[in-house]
Amino acid sequence: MPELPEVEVTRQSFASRIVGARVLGLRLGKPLRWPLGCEPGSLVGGVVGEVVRRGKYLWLPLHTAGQAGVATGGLLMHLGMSGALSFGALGAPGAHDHFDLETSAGTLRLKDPRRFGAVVWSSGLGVDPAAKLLSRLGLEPFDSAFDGAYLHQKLRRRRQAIKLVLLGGDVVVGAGNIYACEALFDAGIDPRLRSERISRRRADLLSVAVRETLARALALGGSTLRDFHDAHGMAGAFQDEAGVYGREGQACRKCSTPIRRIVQAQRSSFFCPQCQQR
DNA sequence: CTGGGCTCCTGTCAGC
DNA sequence: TGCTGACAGGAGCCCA
Repeated sequence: MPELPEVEVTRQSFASRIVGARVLGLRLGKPLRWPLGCEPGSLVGGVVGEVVRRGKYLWLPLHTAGQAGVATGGLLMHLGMSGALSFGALGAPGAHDHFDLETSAGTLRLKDPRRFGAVVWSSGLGVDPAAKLLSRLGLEPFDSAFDGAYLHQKLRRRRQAIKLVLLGGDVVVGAGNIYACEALFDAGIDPRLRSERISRRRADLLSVAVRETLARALALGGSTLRDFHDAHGMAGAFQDEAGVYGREGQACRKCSTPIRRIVQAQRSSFFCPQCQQR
């Protein structure tokens, strides 16, 4: 489900309601991708800070008062392929609810049927497994440093197909399978094009397309393909105006050529063979 | 360092 | 109706 727009929409739907809440308890279901990395009981009494997003991760700071003053750490959360968060006065957990953070303002619950998602404790000191996950991430697409010059520079020494570099997240974060396909469509670039062959001019177009695709999806509340919703339970609407994603065989909205589907790194890529050139 | 392939897990849907 | 295979919004890890 969750690419940058869905994660950001999720964050915005509960961040202001949970900030300042006190942790009352944790409930763990089946194992997620990685172990929590701390004693669940050690988080009780912590106060939730401002939730921030980095790439497709959410960082939930927890301030715990101890003998040595206020210690700051937090939980790094990732929704994986099928995760969704809910927040509020929630009922009994269902079969796929694998993490509950019970707070004085309500319960933050991760539902994740496939369990590719994760919740990992981090001391926030930059030396633990959670910090390592963040350290490999590329620029945020809305960072002013993410422009055509930066992108061109990064792509110059990459032989990999451009679609795979976008998915990799080490150049720019946030675009997953849907938005990587859509951004390449908007920029008129074939997803199979070797990154090193992208001109400066096309890098300009692509950097703009990535940013604008994600911004438009964000404004529409993300994409709901089967069951994505934010922490209020609201669905997204971007899927209704996708140019290529999920449209194999249908007419291109620009030129009417049938949209093609190919497989790259075991994942579907959708593109218009007419509008998107190598 | 780069790139390719595999892997984790469960649910849904198309086709026979 | 039931079985089987393909496919699904991610991304770390291992190996060449």
